Amino acid sequence: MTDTPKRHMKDQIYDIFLGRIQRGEIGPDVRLVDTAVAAEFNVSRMPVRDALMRLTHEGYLDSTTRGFTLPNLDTRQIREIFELRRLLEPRAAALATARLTENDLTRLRDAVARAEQTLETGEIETLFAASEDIRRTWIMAVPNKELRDTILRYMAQIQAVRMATLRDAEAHRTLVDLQRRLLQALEARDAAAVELLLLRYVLAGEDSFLRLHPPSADSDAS
Amino acid sequence: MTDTPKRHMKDQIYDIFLGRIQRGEIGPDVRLVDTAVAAEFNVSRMPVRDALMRLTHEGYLDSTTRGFTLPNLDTRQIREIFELRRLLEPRAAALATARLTENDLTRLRDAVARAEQTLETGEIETLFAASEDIRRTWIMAVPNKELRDTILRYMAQIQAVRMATLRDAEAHRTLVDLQRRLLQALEARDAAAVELLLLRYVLAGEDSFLRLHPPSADSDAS
DNA sequence: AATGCCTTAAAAGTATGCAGTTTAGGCGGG
DNA sequence: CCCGCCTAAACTGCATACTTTTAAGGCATT
Repeated sequence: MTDTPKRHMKDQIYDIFLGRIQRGEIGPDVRLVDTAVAAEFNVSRMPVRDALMRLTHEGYLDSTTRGFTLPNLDTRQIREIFELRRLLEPRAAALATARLTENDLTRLRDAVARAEQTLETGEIETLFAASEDIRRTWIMAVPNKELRDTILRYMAQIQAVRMATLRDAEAHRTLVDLQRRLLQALEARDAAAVELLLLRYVLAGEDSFLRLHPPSADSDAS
Repeated sequence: MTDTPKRHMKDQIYDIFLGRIQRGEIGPDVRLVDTAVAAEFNVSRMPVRDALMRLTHEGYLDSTTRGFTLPNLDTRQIREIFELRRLLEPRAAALATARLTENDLTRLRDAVARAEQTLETGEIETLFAASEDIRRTWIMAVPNKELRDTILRYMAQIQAVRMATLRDAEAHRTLVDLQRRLLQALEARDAAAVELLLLRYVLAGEDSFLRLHPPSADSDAS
């Protein structure tokens, strides 16, 4: 456990915690403290600090004076990020359409199947995982690295939105349906349809989020 | 000079160098070394390292084994960023249209006037400064903070593009013309026109860049 | 019993030193 | 004269120690 066989510790630690955050393994009330993490990895505070501060600057963590925690996204931020998603993701998915390997498609079929099953079982955790899987698969196929990185940057926000919306039965059905149709469009390599469906997907998420968190009156001030 | 009256040194140093970079004061062959910078500010290497590494992770600097330098953007990256700009900036400018203060408009009029004069004087430096001024003014008026920050993140890259394109006489004329029309649309608070003009502006920059740096054959591989 | 000050301890920021790594440039051999 | 090796310097990564900041809780005062 002490030695992961790669390059610099700070990068390893960065990767490890980025993964934990993106997989939702970090609990909203966990307080990451550099000394504690340093002990876990048998290194000094410095590489841990580097990693956690990097994650902080990238928006994955908040740096309080009492440790690092998940950022408490206020609804204003979440709504602003929806705007970004509307602008970027349809085009990104369209660009990815031609790049998906057969392997990717298999993974997508599997994930969509799992998502569909949750319509009956109601297992939200499984739905989370499947949605995450679908998302990661097409994003990783986006050929434009700058675009891909920009989208990945607000991955954490997506988690928060999922938490807030997927428990809603109606949203659940809508999103799974869109996932199925997205898969079909991707299989058909129909980039135009993919672009439209991604837009619908983002809009559906936004709608359902706004239904649950109606914008307060003052909230569109800068 | 030793004490700038704010909070943590690392943040001060970050701000200072971000400013220097964004104002183009860093020269492409300058090598920033933490020990040297630390000496300049009479602090230890650590806050300097924090600041420079942060700038590196944000894409403003490259961390070589021989100090930090400006990133050598390859044309692939620049072309990828044009895609982002096409997606984000038209909408962002449209959102900013309603938010511009009279003060902002005055600044824009002034900057556009300066840019127009360069058509006769040919002073490229002045054109750079004016373009930068125009750009910063509308971007700062974008109400969506997430969108604004995303755009600001590739500000450094814009510098590189300007360097590569604005010396071209034809691009020069085209862009100044678009700046003038953009100003008119902003004064008229015509968000739709602004959106379209921004798209044209980005496309014009992209065209002129691609004319000077034609994409190599293998270049759209991931 | 409520309120505000003060102490204290936790955690981040900073300093310094050492070790590992990469590169430039000299030096010797071809 | 050129090429490759080898060494010294330059620079970063990591460790340890010290300092500063601030949240939290106790204590005193009203």
